Amino acid sequence: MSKEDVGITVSKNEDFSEWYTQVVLKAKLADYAPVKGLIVLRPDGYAIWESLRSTFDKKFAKNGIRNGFLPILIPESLLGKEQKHFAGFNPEVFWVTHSGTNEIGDKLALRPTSETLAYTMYSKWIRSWRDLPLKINFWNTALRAEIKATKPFLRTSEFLWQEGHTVHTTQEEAEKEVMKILEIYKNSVEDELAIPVTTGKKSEKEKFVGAVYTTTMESIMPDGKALQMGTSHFLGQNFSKPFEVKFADKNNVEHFAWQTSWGISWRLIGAMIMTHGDDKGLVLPPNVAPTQVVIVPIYKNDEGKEKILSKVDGIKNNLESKEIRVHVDDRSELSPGYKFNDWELKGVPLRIEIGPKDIEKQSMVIAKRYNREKSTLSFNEIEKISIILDEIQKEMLKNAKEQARKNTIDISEYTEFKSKIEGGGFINAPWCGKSECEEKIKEETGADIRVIPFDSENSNLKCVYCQEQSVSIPIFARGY
RNA sequence: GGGAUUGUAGUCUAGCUUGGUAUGAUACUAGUCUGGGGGACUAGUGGUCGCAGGUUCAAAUCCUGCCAAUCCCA
Repeated sequence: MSKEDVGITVSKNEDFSEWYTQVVLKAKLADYAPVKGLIVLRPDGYAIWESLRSTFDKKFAKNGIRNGFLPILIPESLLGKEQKHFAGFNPEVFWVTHSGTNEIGDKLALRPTSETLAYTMYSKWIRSWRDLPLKINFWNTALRAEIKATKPFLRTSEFLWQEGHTVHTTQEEAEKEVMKILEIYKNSVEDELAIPVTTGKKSEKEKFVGAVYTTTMESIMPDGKALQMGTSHFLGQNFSKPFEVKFADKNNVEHFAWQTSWGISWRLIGAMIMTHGDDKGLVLPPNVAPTQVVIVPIYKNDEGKEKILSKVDGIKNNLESKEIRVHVDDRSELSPGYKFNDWELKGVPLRIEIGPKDIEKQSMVIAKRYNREKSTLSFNEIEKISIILDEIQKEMLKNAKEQARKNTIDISEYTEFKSKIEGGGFINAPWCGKSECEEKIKEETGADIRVIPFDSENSNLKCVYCQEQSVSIPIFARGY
């Protein structure tokens, strides 16, 4: 194996798909499991998920949402209670048909999503308006058999996610909750993962099966394809009726409740890899990086080593006292150059190099991962590290926004639409609101309506497909 | 859903056409020297050739089925 083969061997620009797979595997985020479509998360990958999870948990808690846990098996009779919902998921459900050697009469689904199970429970728990709102979030996995080619984090047959399920007394309150969650999602993804998102509604065709409407956040990836980053659904009474989620109001009149459900998954990790990674490997935003700062000590002999390591130890303790996640790479068998490349592959946001020259000058070399810039920082400026990490976080979002902006264009003419879609990206194009046009466009170009952004109503233009009066300007794109 | 390609040690790989018990590199272990961008030398360790059948005196190699992965197109 040559020197070049140790790291990422293809360029992000030239072979995006292969590049992505290599980054996931070589940065040791995940590996393939022995069953088609399943992956194993390794500690560096899981740590990112844990970081996201803790961010969301804090924000959910502030919004009065608590965590619960649901079982993985759902009887077919339950799953089938809401017909449209069932029809939408049935093709990709894994079924448990046996317990030991005995056949199970009412076969059991490995949950593709838990609305039916959660609401069966909710109907038992809710009696009065005093029981509402009921807001529970569940961190678990969902299973959906993927027939299409799978890709780590982006399309797998089992994925980590959270699904939140809330119940309200009024439509207004439920709809407000839908928006509140979407806002939490957007802020978290932008602040933590440094990925800009566009929020809005899904079209009728693309909405969650069983929902009244679906709100979504969408991002554009560097290869020009769109990725759905999270959804928040207004379920109306579509589930409360078949599942009899009812409450008695203050006048003791019984009503069906109003519900929402919402989720994000480890797809967000995939989005982060694609958005920020480069030809050297992964690039992690400081806020979610399991290791934010790696220190590489450099020394020539044992007595130099003692001196350097004691200095390094002091710096490490200093940074740790400021809640910075630091790792000292004291592996003696590897050269500094090897370590530099290794940590760049793993995406650690900031590297500190400390060697004899630095001790002499009372300073250290710091190298930023996202732009690979090196500079020096004197020992007495150590408190600046937190500021630098914050700046990196902000710069990464800024760069990602710029990248997204470059990948977005306005088009009103169909011929141009068809030619531009080949290059990928978000296309803002006026639309009449009819599903036929949406379907035709999908058929002819492969692009669908990713999101109808909030405030994109517009009746002054002509539908890009049928030339009738427009109702909005949705974002069209080919998606993952 | 359609097409193309692939599976040999942790990783990459030679061998397959023409069957005879697997090549090299890297990684790993030990030691010495080294150390500011993927170090050097020496000596070692590591293999159900993806899985299951079949053909054969003999299968990594030929045949059948299965499993898994990658890429491209819808």
